[in-house]
Formats: sequence, structure tokens, C-alpha cells
Amino acid sequence: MEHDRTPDEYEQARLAKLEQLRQMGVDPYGGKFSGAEALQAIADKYDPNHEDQIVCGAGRIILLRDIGKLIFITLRDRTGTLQAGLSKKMLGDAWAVARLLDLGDHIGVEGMLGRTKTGEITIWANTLTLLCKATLPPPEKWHGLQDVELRYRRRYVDLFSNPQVLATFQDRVAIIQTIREFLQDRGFLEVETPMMHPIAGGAAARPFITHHNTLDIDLYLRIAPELYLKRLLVGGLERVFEINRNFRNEGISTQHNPEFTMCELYQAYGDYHDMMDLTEELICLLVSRRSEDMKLDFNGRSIDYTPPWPRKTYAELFAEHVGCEMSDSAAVRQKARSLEIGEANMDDTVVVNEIFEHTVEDKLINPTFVIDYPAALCPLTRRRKDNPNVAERFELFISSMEIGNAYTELNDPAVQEENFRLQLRGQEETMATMDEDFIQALKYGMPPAGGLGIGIDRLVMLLTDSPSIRDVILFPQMRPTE
RNA sequence: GGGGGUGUAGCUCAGUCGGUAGAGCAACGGCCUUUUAAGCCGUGGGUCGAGGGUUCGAGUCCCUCCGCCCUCACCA
Repeated sequence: MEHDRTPDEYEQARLAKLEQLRQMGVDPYGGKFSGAEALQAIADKYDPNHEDQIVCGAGRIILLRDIGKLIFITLRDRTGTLQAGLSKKMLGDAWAVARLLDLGDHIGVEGMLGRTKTGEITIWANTLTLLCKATLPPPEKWHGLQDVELRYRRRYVDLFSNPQVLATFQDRVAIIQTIREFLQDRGFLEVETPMMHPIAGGAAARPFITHHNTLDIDLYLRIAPELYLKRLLVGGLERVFEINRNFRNEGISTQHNPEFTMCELYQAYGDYHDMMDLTEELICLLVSRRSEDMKLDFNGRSIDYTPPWPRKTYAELFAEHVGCEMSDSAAVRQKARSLEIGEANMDDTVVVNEIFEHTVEDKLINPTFVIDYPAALCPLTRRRKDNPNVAERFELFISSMEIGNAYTELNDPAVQEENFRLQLRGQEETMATMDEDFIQALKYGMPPAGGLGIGIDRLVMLLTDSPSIRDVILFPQMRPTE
């Protein structure tokens, strides 16, 4: 539909100008433009005592004021904005080009760096080079692009018309860079493991299925890199991490996108307490770069990241917020019924977890480590030595969102194999495949280790006060338009 | 999948009780050599998301469908 659209009056007008430019011998799509300095750098070197500096800049026209024989243009590049003054007298033949400029075009100008009567730093152009004629108009200059659907579908327009959106994605880049540096400083090696898995493992989620023609096998887009990163532990990469996409074929919401970015890391000879220390240190570092007092607003609420963060056991939080012990099966069942949880066909552990998710998680606003999960929920986790029903696992909650998930990794191949068997029982065929190779890897010996996963998108949401995951993913998944 | 909201000009938005479809920006034409979201004069621009229904008459009321947003459910 988009392709068949007949040009509207706006596009027609610009196409007509484009044709005029071609007839004048001007390439409306320009080419390499050498010598342009960053606009901010140009503005910075303005010197009222030397208004004879010749400078060269390029950018997109975001505002245009036509005063007759003089046109003022606000140019923007990656560094900022700067005014260009185009006068009929100074441009000569190129004045004809100037008169055909529109909002959204890219141009390059060269000329003297000066000021206007009102003090605005301005490049008084001697030459004007058209670098790209835009044949569709930008959104309204006051409000930018507001329509949420269009913002996601045409993120390129969102980015150039809403400066705050660009700033958020620049923040995202900086955050991820800081995470990389933090981990590299601690001796973690960044690796890339397969995105296409013959067996979808490392998490319980419905995978996307694809097919390799030559091998004639189905493959799954990975739901987690965990099992491959642990193979690397076996291989001797004692500190390893990966920041990359996971794919889960599940619901879409303000906290879920089918593809999302996860940072997973593994540290040999560590445990989940080390992972808590590391998580707290990392996130506090990120927060400290954006906040003087370790507080950041999210969704209209102030979140206090001041360490140390509480580390409370699952059982403790359950008793505190639910009002009964999780071991009290009768009370737990009664509570479940009062929450309208269909508990009849569920194991006690599952019922407890349902109640936990309904009752406890939305109370966890400031960063909180929930530790020591029921072992039955954690097939990849080592059990506590003093209590085999409890797994050495934590989840980090901030603003009721699960931000991190970590364990002391299970490295006993026999226990791992048994856990897989229990997990596979009763599951759908597509998800029920034993990863024999992973068990084999464990048999060669995986050092005891702490492992951690941090949901990067959700973390960026918190750090940039973005209420939806779509606001921190450049191209969120949308239903295609027909 | 359930519930709620929303869809009007390129963009941002009004549109009352059912009675000729509106504004700003943008566009087009004109004036203007120091503007600052430039200003002034003039002109054009609509499948009111799609389809059906009620009505003398529907942007408005009803039904179906579609997109998007929120929310619940689902979701180690």
C-alpha cells in the first residue's frame, strides 16, 4: 500500500523542485562533502574579534525563515544546531538553489562565521551545496511526531524529529558501553555464541522455529545463551559474557519484546553472592553516572538505588507479604483460591510461586534481591548444602520488574540430567528435548561458578525513565500493515 | 484471548444535541536583506481507519472488522 501511494501535494511539490534542480544541473542527492566541521565545533570557535574565519558545515534543515532576498536556515547535525544565512547577493547563481530548499533537506555551506544583529552565530554562506533533497516533509516543527504507532513504524522520523528519542538511544549505547568496560575491567571475555540452536534450552520459553535447507533440520532462535556459555566455562573461559539478543515467542507488552537484549555472564569459582555484589556494583555505577543522589525517577516514582540493597529470602518475603508460611500447604491453597488462582492441578511449589508473583513482586519498588528460590523452580541451579529444597538463586527486582536473574551454577552432570528429565516430563514435544551434549560437557568438568543474566532493555528503561520497552528498542516488533 | 481507550488534512489537534468538515504548523502564490517556533496578504488541501446498518440527514448513534495504546490473562 505504501508503495502504491500516489504522491500527495507535499511530495508533488518537492518532486517538482527536484526536477527543477536537475534541469539546473544540480544533483539533488549530492555526494561526498569534504571539509565540513561539526556544527558545535564551528559555533565554539566563533571569535568576535575575528569575524573573517571561513568555515564549512553540513546538516539537515530543521527550520527555515525566508525573509525575501535573505534566508535563515537552522541546520542540525549530530553535534547540535547552527544558523546559516543565505543571501541573494552572496550566493549569486546558487540563490536559485537556495529558493528551492525545504525543511528536511540536507545541505552543506561554506562561508564566514559571524553574527547577526541579534547576536546569533551564523555561517554567512558563500557557497551552498545540496546534499540531499527530501521528497517527503518532516513532521510539524512544534510537536514533532506524536502518533505512537507512526513513531514506532517510522522510527527514522521519530529520531530526527524528537530530540528526546535520539537522546534515549544515545543513552542506551552509553549504558551498554559502560557495562562492557565494567566487565572487561574485571577480566571477563566477551563472546558470541549461536543464535540458532538445534535444541532450545537455558530457559523455559516458547521458541521461534526456523529451518536450515541444506542440513534439512529445524533450528530454534535462541531463548537464552546459558548452555553455550557454560560450555565455555568447561572450555576454560573462566570469566565470560555475552550481550546479545534472545528471542521468545510469547506475548508482547510494555515489558516484553519478542527479541530483547540480555547480558549473561559467568564467573568461575564464584557463587550467587558474588553475582549479587557484581550486579549491585554495576547498576550503582550506571545510576551514579545519571544521578547525584543515587535516586532516579521511573514512571512518576522515585527509586532509591543507594546501596546496599536488601537481600531477602523468597520464604521471608512470602511470609511478610502473603501472611502465611509457604510451607503451610493448607494456608497456601486457601490463599490461592482467594486470589482466584486455579490451584487444583498445580504442585505446591507452583502454587506458592503463583502467589509470590501476584502478591510480592509488585511490592518490590526499590532494588531488592530475592534470594533462595524453591529448588523445583530452578533446574540449572545448585542446591544449598544445608537445604536441598532451596536453590542458590536470586532475582533482582526494581520497580516490580525482574531485572536480573542469577545462580550458583549447577555443575553436577548427574543432577543436571535428572533435573532435565523432571522438567521435560509433561512438556510439549517441541520443548522436550534433552541436551545430551550439554550433559556431556558437564562430565568433562565445569568449574563451580556464579552466573548472571541482566535484561538490558528493562535496565535501560529504568535508567532513562522510559515507561515502555518499545521506547528503548529502535525497531520494536509491530504487526505489518497491509 | 478478555476488558478499557483511540483512529478527523502531510503533522499536531478541535469538532457541542445527529444538520454544509475546522484551526495551527506545513504546502502553493505574493511582499520583505538580520530572522529566531520570523511576519503580513491570498489560495488550495479530507475514503473523518474499513465495511455494513439506523435516519430525511451520520465524523457524531448501532453492528462487524482492522491498526495502535493501556490493562488483565499467558509468560522459569
